[in-house]
Parts: sequence; C-alpha cells; structure tokens
Amino acid sequence: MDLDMKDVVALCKRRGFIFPASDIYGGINGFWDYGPLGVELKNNLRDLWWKAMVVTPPIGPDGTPVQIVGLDSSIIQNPKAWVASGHVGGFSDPMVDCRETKKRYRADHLIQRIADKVKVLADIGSEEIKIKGKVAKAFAFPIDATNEEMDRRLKKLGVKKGWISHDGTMPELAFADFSKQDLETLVGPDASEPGTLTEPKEFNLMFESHAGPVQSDDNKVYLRPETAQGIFLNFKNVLDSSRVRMPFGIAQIGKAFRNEVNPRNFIFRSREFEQMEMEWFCHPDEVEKWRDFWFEERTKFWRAVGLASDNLQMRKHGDDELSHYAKEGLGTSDIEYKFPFTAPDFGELEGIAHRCDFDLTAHQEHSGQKLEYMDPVTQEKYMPHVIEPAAGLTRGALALICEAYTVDESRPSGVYLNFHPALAPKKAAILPLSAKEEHVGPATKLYLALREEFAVDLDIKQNIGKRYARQDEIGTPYCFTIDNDTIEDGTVTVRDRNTMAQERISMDKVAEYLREKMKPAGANQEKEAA
RNA sequence: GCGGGCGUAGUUCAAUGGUAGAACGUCAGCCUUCCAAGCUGAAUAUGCCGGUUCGAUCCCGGUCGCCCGCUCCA
Repeated sequence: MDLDMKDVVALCKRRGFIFPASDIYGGINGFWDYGPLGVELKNNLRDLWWKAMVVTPPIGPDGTPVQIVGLDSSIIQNPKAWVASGHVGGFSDPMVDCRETKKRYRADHLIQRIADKVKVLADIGSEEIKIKGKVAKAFAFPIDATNEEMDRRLKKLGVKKGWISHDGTMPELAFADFSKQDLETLVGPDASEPGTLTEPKEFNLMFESHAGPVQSDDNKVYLRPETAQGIFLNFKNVLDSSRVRMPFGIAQIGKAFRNEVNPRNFIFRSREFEQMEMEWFCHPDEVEKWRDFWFEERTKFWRAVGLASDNLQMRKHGDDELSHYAKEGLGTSDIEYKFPFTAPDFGELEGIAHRCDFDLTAHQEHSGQKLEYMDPVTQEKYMPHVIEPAAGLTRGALALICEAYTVDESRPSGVYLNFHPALAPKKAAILPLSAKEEHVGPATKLYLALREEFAVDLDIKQNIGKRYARQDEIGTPYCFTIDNDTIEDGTVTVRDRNTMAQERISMDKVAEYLREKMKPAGANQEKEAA
C-alpha cells in the first residue's frame, strides 16, 4: 500500500520523533523540533556519517585509507565570504508574477522582444497594436521559446503579420532593464492582455541578522545557507595545521538556513536544516576518479544505514539545473530517495558535485589570500579542485523514518518502524514479565549493565503485549524479557521486532548479542574486515 | 508568493448558534508467566485575534499553521 505522509507525521508526533517548532504558539512555518527519539535517530545517522568520513574514512583506490579531517565552523562568517561565494548575488532571484494567470517567472528567465516598427508607430501615434483595447508594445517570452512558438503566440494574440517579427531587427531585452511604465504595455508569456506582469521582486534566500546590538547595514551578517563555505574559509588553516596533503577532505556537520519561498513536505524542505558535507580537495586531473569514487562510497553508505530498497536511486543533473559553481566540470550527481510525497518521483538526499576550483578561486580573489596548493613532491602549484558529497542530515532522518515505516495489520500496534539496529533510537527494551521483584530485580541489573554501552529502555508497567507494541512503534529492534526461567537458568527471551519470533539466550550474552547486531551499519566495515 | 482545501483531547475522528463526545494513546491502581486482555479511576481539545449575536467551536473578517496544485529550490 502507499505510505501516507499524514500517518508518518502523526506517528512522529505521537511517539516523540518530530514536533512542529513553537507548537504551543501555533507553530512556525518551515521549522521543526526533534523530540526525544528524533534526536537519537538523527544523532545516530550523524555519528555514522562522521565515523564513515572522519574516524574510519574509506580505503582509497590506491589501497590505503583516504585522509579526511573534521571541522566545526561558525554559522555566521564575515559577510564578504557570502559575496565571494556568490550567495549574496546569486541568492537573490528577482521574480515576476502575472496577475492574470497567477504564474510566476524568474525575471532572468524571461526576455522581452520589441519590434522597432511597433515602437515607431506607437511613438507617432498613427497606428498601434491593441489587445483587448490596451496598447501593447512588447511581448515577453520564456527564454527558451523558439521562433515558431513566438510566431504562434503572436498570431493567437491577433498581431498582424509583418508588424512584429523575430528576424533580427527585434531587440531582446533583459526583463530587469525594463522600466515600470513599460510594464503597462508588456504582454506576459501566458497573459491575454498587456500590463499583467508585476515588477520584479527581490527574493533573498539568506537569513539576515546583525552582529552587535545596533542594527545597521554596516553590521549586517548572514546565517550560512550551506556549511560548505566554512570549509573553504578554513582550507588554509587546516592545511597549515593538520599535516594533510593533497588529496584530502574536510568534513563538517551542522545547521544551515535558507529562507525557502515555500517550505513543504514535513522536514524535507525546511528553513533550518542540517547538512553533512565533505569537501574533497584534489588535483584537477583527478576529479573524475574521485567523483566516481565518492559517488560509489556515498551510495554504499545510504544502503548500509537502511535505504537498501528501490526507493533509492542515482541521477545525474541535466545541464539546465547545474549550480553556479558546477557550470564547468563534471556536474552534479544526486542520490535520491522516493519519499511518499515525491512518489513516483524522487527527492534529493545527497548531491555529489564537482565544484571545480570555483570557491577557492573566488575566496582567493576576494580575500587577497593565496589559497593555491604547492605540491611538496612535484613542486607543482595549482588551485585544487573539489568533489563535494553534500548530504542532508535531516532529510536523511526523514528518509530513514519513511523507509522504516511498515504497516502490519496483524500486530497490535498496526505498524512498526523497521530501523537498522544501529540507527534505532533505542537498541533494546528490558522487560520484566511481571512487576514482581523477582523479575524487576534481574531486569534492572541487566538494564544498568547494558546502558553503559547501548541506548536501552527499562519498562516495567503494563502487560507485556502493550510493551512490545510500544517498542514496535518506536522501532526498537530487540526486547529482552525476564521471566521465571531467568531465575532458574539465567536466560532471557529475545523478541525480534520484525518477526516477533522469540529465542532464549543467556543473560551474560545479551551485550555481545546486541554488539553483533549493531555491526553491519558502518559503511566501511566490509573493507575493514577484508 | 498565487489558487484550492482544512484547523475540535497526544493521535484519529464525532457533534452543535445555547457551555463538546468516542476510540486508541497517556497516567495511577488492581490483575497478568510472552504480544495493546480485563476491571477501576484520572488528566487533556474547539489554533489565535476581532466582528455579528442575548449567546459563536459553528456565521463573517483577519492572522497563524497544515495539506494539495502552481511557482521556487543558488
């Protein structure tokens, strides 16, 4: 059956995974809070990523582990950094609305074509093109409109042939160059009369604040829209302090902020979110090798944490959707997940981008600091290129929840969360079969021993069925039940979340049992074992 | 940002121009030797602001939030 997002959202709230931010004040659009279980899940994913990147980075093509160091840079940086990165300019996409058709266009995606003839005629007042009684002097078309499409549209609007043409005598103007008054005589791409387009509206997708208690333009600062820039800003510091040599990576996990026009789809597109980014610096000649390497590693990671189904797919960006930093080079490939709200389409989970030397070059120019790399062996001096695997931590957590959400009418809870044990917020629940001391005593002892190593729950209240059901709903993979046999022979029942099957194991072996079950999730485990 | 829909307990739903009810969940207790059993009890809701009205959860306006579509997503 199709997974309904409403059920997922309800479970997340009911069991304490994700709450609307500022819930008691009616919430705030685009912001979410992670509850007691949500923060565990998110931290587990975060820690596994950190381990896979920084603690036990993968074995490289040459058979030795690659070099990656960690970083935690400030959310607020010198605003010049965002000018250099292109965010101050590039983040502001002027938008134009059509009052008639309610459509919205990016101003830089519209062009206007004005026929000289029309202009002249209008100027001398002898003849005019009138549409619905209004003077039309110019027509806006999508930037990719073909001549045929433009002809067809003009004909439909009743413009006589010969009055206006696209034979090269008709100038093209960028929308932004048009004056406010000219808008009155401009016909929108889908409108039936002139004058329906609004002035371009500035959209700045970066959050602004002020460093210091007095607000002025002089101390305006931005909340980072991506963690990546903090890495580029520290490239030289890391290089000078960390004994790293090309190629190497700098990894960072942290919050990022984007003033999304329209936050949607639960935590998928929120205004405050968390990223896991690694900038891999390498020689320009090696980018292809490393792009392929990281693409494969990152795919393995997502499969290892539990996104092993057909819901995961890989997609290369088309040329039309490339970022400003990826216009040259190898482009961007996405790892995508089929979320319930995107199905049958997929939503981006991680992008592996070739950022070229865009960022370091830009920061070198703007800061005046030399950021080139001098190879100590070859004495070659060059600007490193960057392969960037950039993943959404919060999106990842959402994908994990969606993937884990399993409807099972046959069990009391009706649903269980099939998390990989390493990701599950609680690894196990310790359940005394009855609330009597002979059960509670050993259960408490087991709980105290296990909690040193695992996130476990001790649950004494209510009957055993209710307790199993509750653990199912929060995705606890194992329940250890203490009963009369435990007192006799020191064994406990292990109840498996997915199969509901039970087996008895010695109480001494419980920790080892859990340790074993946690194992396979590390993305680099297989290679290490080999 | 535009259009449409919606807003009642933690969740899912019901009802009404005359002071809101259920199920599940939660909590407390009893009972329970393995899957939400049974029994008893308890707490908890009309998003917010304003208007109409004798009286508004219901009608109207605004606002906030959620969902769908469009747009956008460097």
